[in-house]
Amino acid sequence: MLDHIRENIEAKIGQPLTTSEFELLGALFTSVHVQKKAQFVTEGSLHRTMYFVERGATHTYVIDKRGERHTIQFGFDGYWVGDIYSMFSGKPAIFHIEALESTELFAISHDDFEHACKLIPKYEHFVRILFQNAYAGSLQRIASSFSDDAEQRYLTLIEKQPDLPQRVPQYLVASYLGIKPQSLSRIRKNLVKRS
Amino acid sequence: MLDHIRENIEAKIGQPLTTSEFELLGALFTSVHVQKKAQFVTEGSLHRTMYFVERGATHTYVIDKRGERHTIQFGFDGYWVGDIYSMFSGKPAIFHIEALESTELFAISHDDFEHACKLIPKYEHFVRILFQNAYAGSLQRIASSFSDDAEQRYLTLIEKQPDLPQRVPQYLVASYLGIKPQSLSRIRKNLVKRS
DNA sequence: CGAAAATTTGACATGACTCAACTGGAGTGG
DNA sequence: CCACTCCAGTTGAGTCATGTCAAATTTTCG
Repeated sequence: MLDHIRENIEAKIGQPLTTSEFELLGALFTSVHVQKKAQFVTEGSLHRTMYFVERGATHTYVIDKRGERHTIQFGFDGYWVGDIYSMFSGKPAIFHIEALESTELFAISHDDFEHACKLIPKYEHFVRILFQNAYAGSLQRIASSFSDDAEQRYLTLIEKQPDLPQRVPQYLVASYLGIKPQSLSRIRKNLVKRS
Repeated sequence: MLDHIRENIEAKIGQPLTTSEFELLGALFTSVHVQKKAQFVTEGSLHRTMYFVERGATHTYVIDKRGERHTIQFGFDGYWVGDIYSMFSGKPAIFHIEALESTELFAISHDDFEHACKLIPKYEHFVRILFQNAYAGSLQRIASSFSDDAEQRYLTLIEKQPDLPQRVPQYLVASYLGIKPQSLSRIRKNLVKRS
């Protein structure tokens, strides 16, 4: 069951884990099943856990003072998700995370995570690359929110993740783009008209 | 001269570097002086270097198709800056970086950086924490751009970094907030009027 | 001091939002 | 297997936050 995690790590670090490394690591993960629409991380409560998405889809979001949800990120098969702020600061979570479908996760606690980083240099190396890539990606998202209008951001998004519209409802795509569902609907209408 | 880097690393990992670790590491950095307004990273050209800001201020930005600049981040004393996309992907840089003041940097090349990560576990650990924090911060910035209007983002910014207005011109603060200088001027006028 | 740059202000434009109504498909139960 | 309901998506009309253009004013600095 943990094969995907192993592949995920080995692919990122470009070298295999030894059997003993993998066994040590594997023992730190626990399997978690989350039903569709169930929330497994809640803003405001401590949540020092990271998750590997084995199968399914997750939705990390904030709720603003008017009660609107805004998508921070999606998580699909092979993604790592969690409230990394709470995870590493030990303060309350700043995001909500819920399953968009019935989802299988592997969870690792903060302490086990740090333990693994200490004991298995390849794991810390992997985590470094993970965060490095995630950071680079989020900077690009910030850059695009500055430079591009909503239509362009939508086009860029479906170019990078063509399957996204099939996996999540349109109002969540809108929320990820930082616009309202009505606006995305109009943008799409316009694109069709002009094509 | 490298004392600040040492302190910076030791503070993040919560333990001292040994003399030999520090000497090994120190040999990989070269000192770079950049004049005010000089650009030392340019979008479109390969730039596989990371910098530690010893003294001064830097400005990482993108230029959109209309020629407008948008601030991705500032770098002050003790910050690490660079085009991490180019650094780690080996592709052309996506950002411009220039000095806002006369600035002293310490530079480390990509190869030396990876070399240091391999040889000095504490260094990889440090880098992991660096990116982990940077990533968490950028997610919060994305969240705030969704949830808050420009006035609220400005208030949050000056609360978190009260010295920012003293160190950078207002039009750059506006650009960091994702608005025009005129809009920030009006926001400030409004705040004064209401206080 | 004087030129250039930054900031402010005014009048107007616009992209995205709001509110509200309508459409259509998916599921549910009689 | 039809009627009902629910919810995502679409559409229309009016509003609002921020942008645009342009000019005036203040600050910076050689």
